[in-house]
Amino acid sequence: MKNSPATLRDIAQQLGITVATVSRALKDYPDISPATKKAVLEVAEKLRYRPNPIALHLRNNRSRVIGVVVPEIVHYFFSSVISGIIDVADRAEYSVMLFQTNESYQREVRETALLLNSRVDGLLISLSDGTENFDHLREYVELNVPVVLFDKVCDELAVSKVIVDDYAGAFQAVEHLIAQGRRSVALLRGPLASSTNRLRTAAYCDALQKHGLPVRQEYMMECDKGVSLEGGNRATEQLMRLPNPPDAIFAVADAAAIGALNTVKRLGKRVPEDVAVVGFSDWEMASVVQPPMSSVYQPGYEMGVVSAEMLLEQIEAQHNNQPVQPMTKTLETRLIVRESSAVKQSAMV
Amino acid sequence: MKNSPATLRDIAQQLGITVATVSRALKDYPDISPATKKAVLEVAEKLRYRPNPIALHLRNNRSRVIGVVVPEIVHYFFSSVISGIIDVADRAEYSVMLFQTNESYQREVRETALLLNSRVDGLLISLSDGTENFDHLREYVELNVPVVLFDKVCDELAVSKVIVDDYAGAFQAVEHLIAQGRRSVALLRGPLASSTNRLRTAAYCDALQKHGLPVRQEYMMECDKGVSLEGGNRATEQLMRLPNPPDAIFAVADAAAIGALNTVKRLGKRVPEDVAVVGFSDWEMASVVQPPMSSVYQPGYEMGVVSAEMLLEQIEAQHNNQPVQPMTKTLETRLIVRESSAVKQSAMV
DNA sequence: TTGAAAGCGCTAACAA
DNA sequence: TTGTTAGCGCTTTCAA
Repeated sequence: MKNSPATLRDIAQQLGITVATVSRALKDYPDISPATKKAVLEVAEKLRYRPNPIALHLRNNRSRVIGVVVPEIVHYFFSSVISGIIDVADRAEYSVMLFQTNESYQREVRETALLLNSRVDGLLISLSDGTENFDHLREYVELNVPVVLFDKVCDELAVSKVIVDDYAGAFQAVEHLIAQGRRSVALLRGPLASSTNRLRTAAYCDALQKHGLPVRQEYMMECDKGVSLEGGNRATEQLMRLPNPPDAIFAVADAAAIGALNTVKRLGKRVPEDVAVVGFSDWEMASVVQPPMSSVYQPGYEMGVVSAEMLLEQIEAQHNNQPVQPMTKTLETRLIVRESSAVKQSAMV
Repeated sequence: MKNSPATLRDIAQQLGITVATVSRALKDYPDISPATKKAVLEVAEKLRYRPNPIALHLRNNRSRVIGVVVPEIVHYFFSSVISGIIDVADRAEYSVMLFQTNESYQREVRETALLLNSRVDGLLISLSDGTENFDHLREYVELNVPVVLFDKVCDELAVSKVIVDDYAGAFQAVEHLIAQGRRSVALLRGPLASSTNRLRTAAYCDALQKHGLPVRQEYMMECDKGVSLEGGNRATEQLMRLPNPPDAIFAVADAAAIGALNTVKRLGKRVPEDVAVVGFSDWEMASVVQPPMSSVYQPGYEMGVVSAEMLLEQIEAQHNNQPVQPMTKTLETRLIVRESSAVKQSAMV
């Protein structure tokens, strides 16, 4: 009654030969007699032999595993990214080890350390909103373990990065609102420690200024509970209580945008006649939200694919002792306008 | 210029002692002089020593990694489950290796094999819709690697299972529609190879019969492109073209339900006055869909937590040579009614 | 064509 | 209190 998987030795013993011979037979070495080879293959089959990758890793000093760390999985954008990563890894016979930080810097540190301990061949990470110290990633750099930052990145680290064009996307979104005739556009954003929030906020300000509109502090809201449905609700409630409530809201994330939309309606205003809402989103379901919500499309799956491909290349280079130089790739965003013609006309007035 | 992580030997050499001593010093063994212990700790710190888990795994014959296989990640339900799994694993210092099958039996077989090869300590899997042969999972059973099936399960395997109460949930949903006065309720489902689809379909039929309503084949649609937005759209279009179109639709998944809802509206009918729609969903955004869509709530995160806890227990038991007996846990569903009072009244007439 | 032996990094039984 | 040794499963050099 054997309960552990068969090893080379099991095969060797059955045939009265050495493990070395078995190993060679299994790997199609030239100097091996057809007879023993056949015998080995048969016994291997019978015993359901499978090479123990752990032993292999110990020898080869690589695990064929990549680590992935995201703020949260239950999020259309990140789950799309993960999906892309897994598809690429799968094709290249890599496995993916996944962690979520829940936007906690503590967990981020702990998990990157765990992954490093696990000897992953590379790391794909999107930083948590609160992360301002990067020593946990510097350890990777020092040990020459390739790292690719995606979406939420930082300038302090000389590693590869994949981002979407946050600035251009946000700029477009705000200009779109202004073109509709909106004059007081509010902003719903997250912590400015996050690169995406910084860029989108900057674009918001620049777009307003370009069109001669004032940048008003009371219109720039940091959502307290994260840029979530609830965060959007609360921030919007505050906005609407202002003496001069805005006539448009730009949210850096879809959930907050939907919250804004619901709250505006709940407070008895018409959307989008009284208040228009635009959000960042790669969420196919955005088309389902009523009234139709325009959004800046972020290609999540594509980001996963691009990031993973970049990482695997670097791992390969690294393994061949070729130098790896960090590079940054920026994916394009696209403004998706989903407003009924009636809406547009009323806005054009 | 060292680029590989420090090993026990590196420390031992620096101090002119043996690796065994170093190992013991690092593990707080009783019989070790405070002096050497201190010295070892210092050098370890200086060299940034980290135990190589691969070597540990090789010795201990366990990897502290669990494998997770889901049909798809970009899906509110499954990403919630994964999130729960990861939180539990994290607390118990386990890592999660994640694969998605994209509902392909081929990929499921390949990935479970990969995971088995990787010597995961246990497997959590939700079967793909097309899976009808279970030999790939029998291999786990034969090797005594604990397996927990969740959501999409099968009867053929004597392993633990975690499911939601599909039957009760579906029954409630259909009864809810009937109580509203609906007399011709259609069904949108996926392939019957999947356990969830079978149970929900059975409940649909039983609920109709209980209330003396006919079970009509032309109302039972199998969505072609999966139970997706598009699948729901198409199936609903066919339904609405029937000589006697239904006055209600029950969909086994949220995406299909939303598709149904959109298509009904596109065809010029009122929702829910002319056609009511109810779907299975654990999707918080369901509240956002207009007109409000009632749904059967499926606790995804909870399912992840429960499944992972069950698996970790079995791994522990297994490791202590205690017998593990398969068990099944059923999580409750809950009907969430999100219909305006106006709607209810019109339905009550 | 095959065997013997060393080594990847670590732990544990046994000796000293 | 510390060293010696063997072994986890596998590959590979050297020898036969």
